[in-house]
Amino acid sequence: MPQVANFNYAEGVTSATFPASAPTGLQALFQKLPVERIAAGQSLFFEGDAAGHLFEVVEGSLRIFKIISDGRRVITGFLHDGDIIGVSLKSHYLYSAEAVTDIKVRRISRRTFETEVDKSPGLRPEVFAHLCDEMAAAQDQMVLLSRKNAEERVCSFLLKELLRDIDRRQSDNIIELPMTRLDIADYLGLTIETVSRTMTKLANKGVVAPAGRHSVRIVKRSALVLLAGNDDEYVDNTVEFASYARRSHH
Amino acid sequence: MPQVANFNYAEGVTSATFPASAPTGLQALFQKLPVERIAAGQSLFFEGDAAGHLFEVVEGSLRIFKIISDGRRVITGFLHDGDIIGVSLKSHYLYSAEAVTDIKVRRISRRTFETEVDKSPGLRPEVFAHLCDEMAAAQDQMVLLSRKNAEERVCSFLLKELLRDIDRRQSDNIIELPMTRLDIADYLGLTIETVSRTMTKLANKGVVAPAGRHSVRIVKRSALVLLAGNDDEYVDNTVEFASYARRSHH
DNA sequence: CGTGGTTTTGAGCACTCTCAAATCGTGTGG
DNA sequence: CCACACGATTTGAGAGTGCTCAAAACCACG
Repeated sequence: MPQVANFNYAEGVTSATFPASAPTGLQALFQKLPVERIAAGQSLFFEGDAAGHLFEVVEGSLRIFKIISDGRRVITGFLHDGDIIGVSLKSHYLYSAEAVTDIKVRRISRRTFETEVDKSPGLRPEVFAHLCDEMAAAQDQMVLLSRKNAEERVCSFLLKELLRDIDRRQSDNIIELPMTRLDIADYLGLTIETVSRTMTKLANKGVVAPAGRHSVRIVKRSALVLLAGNDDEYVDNTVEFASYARRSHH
Repeated sequence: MPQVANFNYAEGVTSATFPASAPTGLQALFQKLPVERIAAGQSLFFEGDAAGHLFEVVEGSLRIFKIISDGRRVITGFLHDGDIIGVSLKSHYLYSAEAVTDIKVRRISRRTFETEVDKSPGLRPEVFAHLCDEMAAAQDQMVLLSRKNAEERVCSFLLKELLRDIDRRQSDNIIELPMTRLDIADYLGLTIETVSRTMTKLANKGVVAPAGRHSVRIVKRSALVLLAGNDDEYVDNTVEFASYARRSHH
């Protein structure tokens, strides 16, 4: 069944997955706005702040996260170029946002955004689709956090990044991971040590190959798919790639 | 489960029996539609099905969930009377839905829903707000699953149910938990044994008191709040309710 | 009262975490 | 250009929380 749910991925509007190729109508709203530069480590906004703006990531990556008692951090997502931040907000930001790398963003005020969307009814379905995709991504993440072991989490993560690159037609099987191990750990609900050990294990198995500190080469994509344990389908070893191809082509 | 079925409300007069907050404009869309009864354990729809309908829960509780490989189940939410299912869907259901108790629901077709929303622009902000609230809930759940220990998870869950009752002005400090331990476990990312042990521990601490198999009396709400470890703020024991009111506030 | 399902309790184990140290990389200054 | 220094990552050893497997207790139902 999830193969159907995953058509959403294919449609490419997951918060984490905007095809760079086809800017959406939403992105057009930002087109004329000035680009701002923000240095790695700097914050765009904090959880609980009045949600004044939406942002479009023009270049670079950033993380969105929440902090709970005694400083535990939960990264609820990474955003990359082409992504839009802040659609699913009402009055206040639900999370903080920080630049992972030096980034460039454009910002639009919430008010402007709303009036623009009201003006062009064609945008409304797009806003709606965006919200649904965010929701689908959140649900997938809940599944990951709730029931997957360390290996499945890491594989799911790598696979997600890989598919993102494929959507953007940059699939040389090398994925860039600009974030630190700590970021990945806080995203996957693990510790840095466990992430590290799991990566090592995957490398030993020949599933991936180290390619510098911030990138990884995917050697056996099919193994990655299996290990990600994504869904229910009885996946014959020889077919699971087809299953993924189907997703990303639709 | 029969505690709900036994109430025997006259058909069609139901709206009077559901207090709580004023019915939203969204709920008004369902007002004239017939009530359907569904027995405990029956499915409303399955993950991956074409998303033909939205549902309003008139009475009873249900669970929404996803299944992954080797049968692991993740319950992503419980829904109770007054709740609406299916707003955040595009073409296909993201999850399956099953009745926990005997339930009554009303259904509206996706198409009708969309045209109605288009007709009454006043509804649009409501749909948007609904989506944002769903998103906020999903994020909270990610935090729970990612970084909370068993005790914090169970306390968070109890607290959530309690606050729901308070919102509906039924706060006698006894919360109904119509779902099974297995449901709770699959919602909290734990096993039934761990849920059970944690409940026992909370009872031993005097935080809660057993009150039949499907309900619990909250004895020390303030302790529950502390143990839920929800956020960063240092919450004074006397203020925690205010803190929660603020948070669930739209 | 039995019967079947659910929940609780118990004992042992495994996966991941914690704490600690070694190694690697990257940027800096001499 | 090299050496150094600091942070990030990896590796190691041991501990702990929650899981698994098993059995007892509980409860609703006939």
